[in-house]
Amino acid sequence: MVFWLIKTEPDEWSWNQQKNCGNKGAEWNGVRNFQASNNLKEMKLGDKCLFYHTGNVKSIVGIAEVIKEAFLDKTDISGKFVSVKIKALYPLKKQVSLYEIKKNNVFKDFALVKQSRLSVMKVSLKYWKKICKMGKVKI
DNA sequence: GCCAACGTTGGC
DNA sequence: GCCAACGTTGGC
Repeated sequence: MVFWLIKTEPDEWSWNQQKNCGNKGAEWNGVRNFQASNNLKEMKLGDKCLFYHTGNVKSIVGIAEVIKEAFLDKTDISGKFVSVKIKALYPLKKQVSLYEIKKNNVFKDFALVKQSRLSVMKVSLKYWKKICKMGKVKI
């Protein structure tokens, strides 16, 4: 099992919208960056994702699960990029903000900090555990 | 194949 | 609203 972090602008697609889709989930489309798209291609059924809100929120708000592996993104006319399907599992009891992550030196090599423009990234087990602890949820 | 110019993202 | 960082495009 691999852990991921996926970013979204809450005005465009929010945790609440994702949650409202329930177990049937929703397509994670619109990624137009090769590195991010390659990460989508690596996702396997059952992989877990940290759900991160950019914009005014800038916090990890919930945990989601991959329910369909990569397929061509219908919204991409060039046919170069892929989507996956994600369902919301549960919210963090306590949201983990970018500020808190940056404040903690443990996260100095976290892609969220080092590569702020990357929208889909791998999360090491060490960082995953730490964030779950900060978010007061069980793994 | 290099690189300048330009566009986009996202944090501040 | 600004700008740094980075990705993409297109001319050569």
